[in-house]
Amino acid sequence: MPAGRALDICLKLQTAILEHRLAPGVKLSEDEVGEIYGASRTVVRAALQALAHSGLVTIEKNRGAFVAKPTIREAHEVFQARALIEPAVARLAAESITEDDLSRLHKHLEAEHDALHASDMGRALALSGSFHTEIAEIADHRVFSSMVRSLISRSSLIIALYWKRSDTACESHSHHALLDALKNRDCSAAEEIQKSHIIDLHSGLDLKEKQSFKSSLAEALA
Amino acid sequence: MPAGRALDICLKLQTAILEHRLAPGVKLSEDEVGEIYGASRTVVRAALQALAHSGLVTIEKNRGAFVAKPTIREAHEVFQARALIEPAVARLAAESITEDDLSRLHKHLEAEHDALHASDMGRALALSGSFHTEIAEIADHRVFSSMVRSLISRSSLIIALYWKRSDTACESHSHHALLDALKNRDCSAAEEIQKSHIIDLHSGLDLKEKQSFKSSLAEALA
DNA sequence: TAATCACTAATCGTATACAATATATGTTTG
DNA sequence: CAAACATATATTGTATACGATTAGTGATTA
Repeated sequence: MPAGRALDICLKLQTAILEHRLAPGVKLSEDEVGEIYGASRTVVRAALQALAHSGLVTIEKNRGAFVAKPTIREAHEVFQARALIEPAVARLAAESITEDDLSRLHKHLEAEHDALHASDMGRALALSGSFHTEIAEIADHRVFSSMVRSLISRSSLIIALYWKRSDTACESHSHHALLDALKNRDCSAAEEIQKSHIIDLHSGLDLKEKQSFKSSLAEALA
Repeated sequence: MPAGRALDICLKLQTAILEHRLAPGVKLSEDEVGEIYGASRTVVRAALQALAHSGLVTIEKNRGAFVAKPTIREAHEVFQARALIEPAVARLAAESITEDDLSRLHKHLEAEHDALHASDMGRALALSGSFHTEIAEIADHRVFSSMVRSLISRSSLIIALYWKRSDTACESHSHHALLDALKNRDCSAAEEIQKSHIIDLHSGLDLKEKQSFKSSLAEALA
């Protein structure tokens, strides 16, 4: 959404975060980022503020920008929101999907498969997320689309922090099942599949409250 | 969401827009805004970009910032999204509302009433909108809260452009009905009331496609 | 006369410089 | 020796200055 140059930096930082190459909590110094991309602090600041607005980055006054570190509570909230919105979006997509869209989704799943077999987990995860945003694009609903984009981005951070399953959630059968439903223009099936897919993802997180790092450290040294 | 000083400007511009003192399409020059609030362009830019992100302002490259002018399509989308999200939020609110919240909502409705009788339509409309955001706050769900805030803001612009009913939608019975449902902790009633309220608002808009200004002007001169 | 071109004014995009604030280190003092 | 303080460094917040783009105006020409 920002201007040309800031958008580039925005996108590069975003994909770096979405591919889990930038861990939650990492500091994003303005000077450092600026030097890396050959830009001035002015444009870097715009990019960081944009990312802050989409929830990928938190900015603390007089302290700087950091890759966001969603709390357990926020994790619940994000997946609650996804469970409400994405099924509705999947239904809309099923109503208006074209052959072109279908083949694009098919190729997308192949790319996801390839990344998995190349053991490029970062890319696989990012693709797994962007599958959901593609559904939203197909639904052709800008408002829902931007909501889903934001939720998916934050989900990536949540997964980086709280994912517990070993099967890395990838190569999920759900995406294929959803694609089938869309092929058949079966609105209700698409909605239902997406809903249980999201609930399944939510249940794949380890969201039990743990003692904070500080106290556990103090305990460890006692 | 931005820093301290930019946030002030943000809020002031926002309430000005929400009270319909700034019409859709009005230009927001950086120099001008900066001079009004005694701030530098740097901070004004940050404020404008934040508003752009929340959809109240559009920024055109090398042309500047303008109060957003939602299209008919966006109007439909915003109210579709509200019809999905706000009923769910109302249900959440009914589940966790406190006596304190109830009295605050009561006072809110009184203020709305007062503004109406003082013929302060701008303020009345803004209050009518913030009633919805208060519900979201009560639901105590940050993710839904920020979504609702953004949707309500844009709704204000949509109403400025497309509202057709003469009764100005104010003093709506629905808000009182919702408050009653919340008083009784009746989740299903709250959800249902909110849903029909939003559908009602949507139907109060005049969203028929009209010929563009240009062609109608050309026709007028022919 | 109508259209095109050049020029001027105004506004935005970006870089840089300075001021304010936080963090870390080293010193002092009870 | 511990704790509080003071100083130094580094990073962000803000202002200002310069370059680039656009819009508007008036002159020129077919």
